[in-house]
Amino acid sequence: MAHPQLQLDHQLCFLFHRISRDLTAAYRPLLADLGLTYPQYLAMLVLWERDGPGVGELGDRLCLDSGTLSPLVRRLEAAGLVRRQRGAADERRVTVHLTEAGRALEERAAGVPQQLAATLVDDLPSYQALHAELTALAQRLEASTPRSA
Amino acid sequence: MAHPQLQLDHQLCFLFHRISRDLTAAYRPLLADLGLTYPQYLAMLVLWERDGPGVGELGDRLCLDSGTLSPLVRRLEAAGLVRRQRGAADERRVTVHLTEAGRALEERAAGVPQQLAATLVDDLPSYQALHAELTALAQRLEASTPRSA
DNA sequence: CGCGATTTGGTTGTGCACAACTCAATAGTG
DNA sequence: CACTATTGAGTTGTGCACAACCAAATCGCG
Repeated sequence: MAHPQLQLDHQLCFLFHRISRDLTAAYRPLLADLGLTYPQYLAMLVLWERDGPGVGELGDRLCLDSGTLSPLVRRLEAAGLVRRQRGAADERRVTVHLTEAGRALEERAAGVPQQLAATLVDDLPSYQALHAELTALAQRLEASTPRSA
Repeated sequence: MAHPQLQLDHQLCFLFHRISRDLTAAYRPLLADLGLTYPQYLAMLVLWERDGPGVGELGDRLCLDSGTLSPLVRRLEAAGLVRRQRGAADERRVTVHLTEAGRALEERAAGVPQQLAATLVDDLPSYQALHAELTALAQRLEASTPRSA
């Protein structure tokens, strides 16, 4: 092996890439029942926390730029879960509001995290430890690769 | 909060999603110098380890199905890094071989992992611990969500 | 007030991921 | 040997991610 450091198995980054895809795949059947994709589910989580953010705030929360978010919100609107509203004072701003159907979906989504938790880790302490480790890593990454958006 | 378990900050999965994207973003400028995207880089890593696999073996290694891999390999071929070869014995099989340019690229890619390692973790032990943890998690996930491919 | 700079959301184009499907080649079975 | 099932790669369609760019609205300075 000319360059052992290039071995795929040793690449931490590939692990993240793969786990991220596996997790999305694990969510897929659960979210399909709700008519959502995984990124759409993340957006709904933000709205269930606090309704009516601007597209920009939503993007900050999800770390997504308008190029990704605009069509995603459009699809949520087409699904009847969300309503777009032009700002009155500042007409550049667009706020995103839950419809009744969007609000109602929260009840049906409530069980989703638990259904996945079992797959992830065996016990709560290791879950929390892994979570803390990843949060620290995400912050370090965030600092080194500033997201424009 | 009606359903505290739905809070975005508590979602381990969102962390993976985000870190995976941040990592890809961290690679992007380095790989742009080589004319590669991150998934293309992963494919090249496999080829540098062992040249001439079938499309299926490449997919097993990267956990990608033919729907993703076929166009990716086509782009690598268009970039002159790779050559496709129909199997002689079994004409269904297509093997992927490095060209001279593809082999030469390994030298230029040799420095990439180190350039990123500093961003990821501060010291080798924590790198290895995180790697072991993620490998275990990936295996648990792999077992629970069998990849068709 | 007038006008250039910034902000906000959107569009376009490229590439990845995946489901569903097609089609040819091969393997297996009666 | 004929015929069906399976395998292997590829195609199509949808959606996400991101870079580059755009237009309109607002801001701010002279």
